[in-house]
Amino acid sequence: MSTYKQFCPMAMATELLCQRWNLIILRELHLGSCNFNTIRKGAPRFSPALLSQRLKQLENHKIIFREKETVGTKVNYSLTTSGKATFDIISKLGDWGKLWFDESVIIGNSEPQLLMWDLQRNTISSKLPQRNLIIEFNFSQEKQYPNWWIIFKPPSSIDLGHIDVGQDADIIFKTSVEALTKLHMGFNNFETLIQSNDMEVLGADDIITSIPDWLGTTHFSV
Amino acid sequence: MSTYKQFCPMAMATELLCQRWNLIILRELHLGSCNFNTIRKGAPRFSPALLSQRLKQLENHKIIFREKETVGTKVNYSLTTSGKATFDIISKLGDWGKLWFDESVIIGNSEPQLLMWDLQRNTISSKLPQRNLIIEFNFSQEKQYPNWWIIFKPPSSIDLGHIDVGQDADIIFKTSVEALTKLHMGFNNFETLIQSNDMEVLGADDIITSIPDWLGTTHFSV
DNA sequence: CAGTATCCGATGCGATACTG
DNA sequence: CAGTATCGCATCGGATACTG
Repeated sequence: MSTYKQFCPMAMATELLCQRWNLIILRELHLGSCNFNTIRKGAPRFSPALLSQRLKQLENHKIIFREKETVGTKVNYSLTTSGKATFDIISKLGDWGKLWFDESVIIGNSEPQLLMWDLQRNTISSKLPQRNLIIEFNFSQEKQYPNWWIIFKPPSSIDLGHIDVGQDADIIFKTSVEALTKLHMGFNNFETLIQSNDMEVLGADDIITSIPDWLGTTHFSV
Repeated sequence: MSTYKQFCPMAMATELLCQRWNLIILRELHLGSCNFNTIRKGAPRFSPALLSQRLKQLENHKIIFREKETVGTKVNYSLTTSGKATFDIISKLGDWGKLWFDESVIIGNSEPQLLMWDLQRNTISSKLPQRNLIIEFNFSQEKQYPNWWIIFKPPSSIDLGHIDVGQDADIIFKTSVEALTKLHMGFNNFETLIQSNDMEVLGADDIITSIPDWLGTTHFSV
């Protein structure tokens, strides 16, 4: 951890918080992740060795709190008061990024895995029709994993997968990663994408009409 | 420049803005520096090669603007609109640092060179007695440069040096780097430091009594 | 689930000297 | 003042495999 050797509190905060990956960890905790592999879901390129090291560092600085659950081997990470206070910083960074990067550059960074993970965790289960649902996404242009499924079981179980479970979907989105990302990020709305043929949706009426309600967008502009 | 490969605007902003030294450059520009070697004064450990590279990067991203003055070889750096918008981020980082780092840790990072540079640029010339002034600082515990001078020439010329100009000072601060830093950062006030014998001041009355007016503290909590 | 263990390559970075 | 030019070390970091 190289240091600026400056007494400026901003410089000191930067050394710690802005070290590579640290803000990503904090973002994940702010978004509700609380254990090791969940954090990795939101940061797939984050190697476990390095994540482990960074978590220790943040714990040592009392920015996060590590807690073993009394039963089993599970570990729970949470934000301390100073950790929660990083929200303002992260939020301002997100605002700046959303304002000053070209939409095309942001969209260009999208990929199915992260998009689907983010869609899944932003799905508003209370707004879905309250029955078992299979929500399918077809990205015909994708080679590795063109098909994804979000599995909903009331009241709030939501799972994500890219392996066919062999059941018919209740709703199918036929679209591109780019178009779905635009919807998710709030750059385009649902109607626009349908009308421009960037998205096609098939399925039961009640779930289709409620799409804008349950398909969560990132309010949190990180 | 390694990337997170995430479409999250916060992650993208972080890659660029939070890369080592970039926020320091932006801080300096926010504080009024506008050329190469002035920036280095506020970041003495920043190698010129690396500074040059970073300036180019920030210029390429249109966060700063580089301009050759029409006469001579001087170059002027300024913040663009998006650059100015980084103020919120830097400010939040500074707030966080000032709130969550122990005062002792912040003070422990202080050193004469940066402290004096920051004092000099925060000196409020309009509040000084309007005559030529030599303001001397003695840090008896410092080995390399125990004595510093701020030279004021009305109305607004303020220079800093650590080489004796051979003239008597109008005011002399006998103190430690730590104590002066505490005053500068607003952790302690002038009266307290005098009473605890952490600071002694000799000189003309008018300049002494107006110390709290002209000895600038860092309002800007970076 | 929650991490460790390795391993090696890239390059970031600091220090210093030098130029126009 | 405004940068270039070197240069080699250190370490950061990514990928992958493996364990309790």
